[in-house]
Amino acid sequence: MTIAPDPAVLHGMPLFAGLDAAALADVVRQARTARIPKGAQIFAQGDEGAGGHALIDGRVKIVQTGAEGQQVVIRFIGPGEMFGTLAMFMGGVYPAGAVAVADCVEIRWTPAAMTALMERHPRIALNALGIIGGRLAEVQDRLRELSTQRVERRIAHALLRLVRQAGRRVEAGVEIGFPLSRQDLAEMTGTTLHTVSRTLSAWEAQGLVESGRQHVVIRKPHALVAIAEDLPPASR
Amino acid sequence: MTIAPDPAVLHGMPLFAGLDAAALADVVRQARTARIPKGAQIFAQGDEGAGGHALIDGRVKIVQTGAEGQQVVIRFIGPGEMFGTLAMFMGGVYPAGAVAVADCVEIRWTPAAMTALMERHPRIALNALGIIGGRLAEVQDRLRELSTQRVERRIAHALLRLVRQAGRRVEAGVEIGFPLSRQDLAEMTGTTLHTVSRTLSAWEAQGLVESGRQHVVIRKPHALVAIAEDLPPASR
DNA sequence: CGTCCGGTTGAGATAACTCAAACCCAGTGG
DNA sequence: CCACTGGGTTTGAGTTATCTCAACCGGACG
Repeated sequence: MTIAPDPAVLHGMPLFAGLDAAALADVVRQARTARIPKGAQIFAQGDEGAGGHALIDGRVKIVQTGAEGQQVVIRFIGPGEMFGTLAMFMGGVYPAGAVAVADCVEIRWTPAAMTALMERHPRIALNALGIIGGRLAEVQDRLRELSTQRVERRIAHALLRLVRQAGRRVEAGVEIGFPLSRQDLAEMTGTTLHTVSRTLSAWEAQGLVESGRQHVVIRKPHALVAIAEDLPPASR
Repeated sequence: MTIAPDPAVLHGMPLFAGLDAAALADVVRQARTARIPKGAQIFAQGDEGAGGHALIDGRVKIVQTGAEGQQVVIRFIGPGEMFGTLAMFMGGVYPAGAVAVADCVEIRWTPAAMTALMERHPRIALNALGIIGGRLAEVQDRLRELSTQRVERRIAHALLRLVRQAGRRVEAGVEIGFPLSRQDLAEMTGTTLHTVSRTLSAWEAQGLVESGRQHVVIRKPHALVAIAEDLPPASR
């Protein structure tokens, strides 16, 4: 399903930062928006003809799948973020898949339109460079975590990253603002859902978090930071 | 030590692909080349004022260091490859350090010069986007390997990657063309030098590789592929 | 009301780590 | 020229964090 986009939605998108009104109008003219129901796949790993995507509303999970079916969650995308853009520079083939974990509204461009836009407005290419660079830096950090830290710390880091990205204040603390399963957390941290479950249970017993079915609330963020930084329990 | 660069060196560099002679001359005019002795650090993680770098000759190791001193090897850079460029889009701070693992000749640009070049020749920015995108895809692959595969497979993958990047035919098989310690291999695969040593010893006993002090020769690349792909021993 | 998906928890297995000791070779300096 | 030194490597023994296998639970949803 495709509808005409509203120019206002581009506001605050890092990808289009610094563009003047005329350029933004040009960008919008090439775009189409679409609604994606929760659970639907937006594109699959290996799909060809990759264009540009940006999320207006909802939440998208980017997943890489290996030859034997093992999955890892590369990242979650929130409103205002671009996604799938990497593929345009990788021969038009998506190196990972995208699934809506909540009802979504996305705005998309065909590969030709996106390329033309970048040529007409180099600022977009520069912005994309900055965004992709930031993601590369982030993935490199995770690579180090995964290589050198134990599971508990990695889970703590993953949760803190999610809080930064999609944290919502609630009475009990800070809540992750979208459905998140143990399996998801396991695939983000390179462990199994069993270990994640045990870890969250232990934290719950300490009053550190509150969690249920696809739902996590952090009650003591500072204590989670202490675990992530591997500070002695005394200071927790 | 800084000397005037020779325009010919830019030939075949992906970063400057598709530029005409005038543009290449412009690029060269802004550049300075430098010799770096083996073992010297080119820049440290956290250094400010990041510019652009490209390697003419030698080999550079990119290393990330965590808060507690744990190191991981992000990648090795060979002749013709750019490096350190990511930092320009990350607030000018290098997110990782670079060390010469062999005597090197590099060509470098100041941040101001590099930015100006990208503005005058958008093609450079597009090329950089492609290169950084490729590296992001590669790091994401390693993230999946690290999450889901056992060390033996990861070491096999790492060696195969190095062969592709710096393999040299020799009588006994294919040799990694630069000094590579067990520690390096461990930091590339998220394990310890002990485990790497044991693994290589086992492979050596099977006639699969030949290795010594900072030196590895793969005698049966196909067998290494079989390990990397986790094929049954029967087919090795 | 039944089914199924996501979660919890226990018990046992094991890959890989840690700790420890010794070795080998390449330079280096006397 | 040779002894010495130190970095890189090897190998053993014991420990353990985490995985695997397995059974069970409870709420959500049709």
